[in-house]
Amino acid sequence: MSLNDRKIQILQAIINDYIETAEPVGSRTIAKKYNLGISSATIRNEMSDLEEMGFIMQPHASSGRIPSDLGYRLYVDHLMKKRELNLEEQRYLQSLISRDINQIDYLMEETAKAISALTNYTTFISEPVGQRARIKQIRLLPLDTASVLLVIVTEDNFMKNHVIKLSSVPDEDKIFEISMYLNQAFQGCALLQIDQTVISRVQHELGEYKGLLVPILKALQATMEAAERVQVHMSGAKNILAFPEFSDISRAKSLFQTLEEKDVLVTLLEECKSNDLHVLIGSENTMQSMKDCSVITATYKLSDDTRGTIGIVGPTRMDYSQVISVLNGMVHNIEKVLRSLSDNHKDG
Amino acid sequence: MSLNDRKIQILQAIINDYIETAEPVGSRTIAKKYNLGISSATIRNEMSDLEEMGFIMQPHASSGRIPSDLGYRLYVDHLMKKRELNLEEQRYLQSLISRDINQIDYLMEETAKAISALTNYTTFISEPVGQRARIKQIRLLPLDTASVLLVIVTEDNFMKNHVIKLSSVPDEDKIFEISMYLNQAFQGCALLQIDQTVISRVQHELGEYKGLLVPILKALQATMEAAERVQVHMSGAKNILAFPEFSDISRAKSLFQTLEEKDVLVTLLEECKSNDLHVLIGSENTMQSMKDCSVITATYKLSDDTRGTIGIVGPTRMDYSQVISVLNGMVHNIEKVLRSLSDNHKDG
DNA sequence: GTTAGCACTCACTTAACACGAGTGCTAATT
DNA sequence: AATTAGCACTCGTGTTAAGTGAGTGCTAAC
Repeated sequence: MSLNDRKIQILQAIINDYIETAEPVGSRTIAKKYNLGISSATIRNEMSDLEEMGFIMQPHASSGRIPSDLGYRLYVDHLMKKRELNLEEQRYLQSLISRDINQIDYLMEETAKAISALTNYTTFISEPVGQRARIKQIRLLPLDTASVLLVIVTEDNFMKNHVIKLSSVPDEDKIFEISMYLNQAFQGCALLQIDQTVISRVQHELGEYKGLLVPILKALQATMEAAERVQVHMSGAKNILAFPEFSDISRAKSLFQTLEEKDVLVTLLEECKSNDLHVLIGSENTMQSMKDCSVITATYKLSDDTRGTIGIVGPTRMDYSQVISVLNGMVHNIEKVLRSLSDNHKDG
Repeated sequence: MSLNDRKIQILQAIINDYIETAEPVGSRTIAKKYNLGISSATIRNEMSDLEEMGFIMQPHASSGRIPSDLGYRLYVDHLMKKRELNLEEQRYLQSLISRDINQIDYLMEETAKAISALTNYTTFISEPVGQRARIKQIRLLPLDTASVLLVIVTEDNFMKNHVIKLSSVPDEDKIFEISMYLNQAFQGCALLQIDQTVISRVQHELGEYKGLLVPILKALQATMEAAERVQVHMSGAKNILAFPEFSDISRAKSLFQTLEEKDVLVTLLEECKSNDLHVLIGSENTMQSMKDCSVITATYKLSDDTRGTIGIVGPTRMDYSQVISVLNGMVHNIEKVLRSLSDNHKDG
């Protein structure tokens, strides 16, 4: 029994129909709707074979067939036609580029919104982060009579400010001097590298202003942690409720629960970060509550090192073709916006 | 027909029972469960009166009664006992304080999470923002050979960094000079005040480095906008699905839709900002999709001017008493954490 | 190898019916 | 005059039974 051309045509018909209608597909439907030039009885025989091979299944005896995860996998890997974006979709993407978005979190929000609006699936997206958070510059500025401003810039241009309150603020020259010293001491350091040796050296050199050291180290730590903490934005969670496969509230609820936990999303996105495009179908998901969902992720790159991921979650009966084309378009898009952003100014 | 003591007792019983069970409450239930010393028949008579007065209603003839919005209003304003936090709740709040949270957005996330976990309602919270975004300080720092760093601090200590790329970077002294000049020119300005007069003056004075001016103005604008854009965090949306009043998927969906739009939430929270505590019951909500929800908001203050709001959404059959006590506790809590945060350092 | 025909399965719908919680009214009781 | 017991009535809910239809698998004919 081999997966001949006709079987593939039938499988394709089943998948297309099921993606569209969410109803099990019967042999007669295929015979009528898709002109394969064979009768429903023949189709029935082929379907029986396809079931035996594991590509389709029956939700219950005497019902039509639905694709199995394996069926979808075959579809995604070999059968699916790559779709081009249609006009409306292109317009949508365009409108996002042309708008003057100058903050990363805002860009992320809007991107997620656009994708979920376009696909009707739930979308999440992680902000671009670099792998190594190293300190590029440290600056100390006098702010007012009781506080100085500490500015930390990491190598991937992630920035952070901290106001440090002091009982007495040194004069400007002195601050400049300390600033220079700090810069030299910490430049190129990753957080892990700031060990006791460095600290005690700084402690010694900065003995005169040791009131400064504690808040500075604290600020440094907070900055490095923040630089490494991945921000995730989600949009279109409501779409889940529109799919008949989640008309069972308890299912919908458990999926929601999972999607609401940022850690889970971060882990999921991080795992897929190495691939440009990643499709996880149904049981391929490790998360229990996502066993009947599919997840498609695409990674965008700002540089080799700095990247983020967009993910889409929907029922396994998902319009893979559309989603992938939208994701590809959006990755292109977001890379463009981010590049223009980082040319002008970069925000922490 | 007056709202005598007995009627109030009965109303209270109905509300308590309905909050707990979500089932219409009948006269026999009250007679059995609450020892009011009167028979079910008497209760029936009183209930008939209460219905005429508009405090309760029947979902359909020959069913028990449920509280009307008016009934809840009376309950919230006059009948409800202020509850104290129980041990578990106090422990929860404590654990939040004691952890070392040093970033506002993280604090917000965690706060929202804690409240939704504690109450089982959907929670959202807006970050603290000052009313007036005025510029306190502007600084320009040399960053590397092709870029300078612009630091803007607003009066409520909101900060923003911007990298400005230049074809040629002036020497340090010159940058310092420009920095000082900018500081003087823009200090105390609100965005609206930066009109053509100021710009042309700066344009004139900075003629030599006019390549700087455009990005600076752009950065200024972005900063002021960001300072005024309110960030909202939400948690526990999944809880909505647990309430029988939203077992109708389409209802749940339309509520989700509303809650997902940050603008709506921001508007809602902003409207309640002047009150310490605000309760909107059912039809008192302007938003159509929230007509059978109640919203309770509490405002926390960092200073007179800088405040944010926590909001809880649930069915009108909400445990008002619990929610209000949790909110009060949390406001206290968050104010404490924020104050300690702003003493050490403040993040944009 | 393909197809027509047919018996069979099974989810889904509808109607009928009984059940029970709850009400409103009336008459008896306190 | 207020309260309560009693009773008829309403109406949502749950159950059962029958009917419907989409779909299958098998067999025999083409």
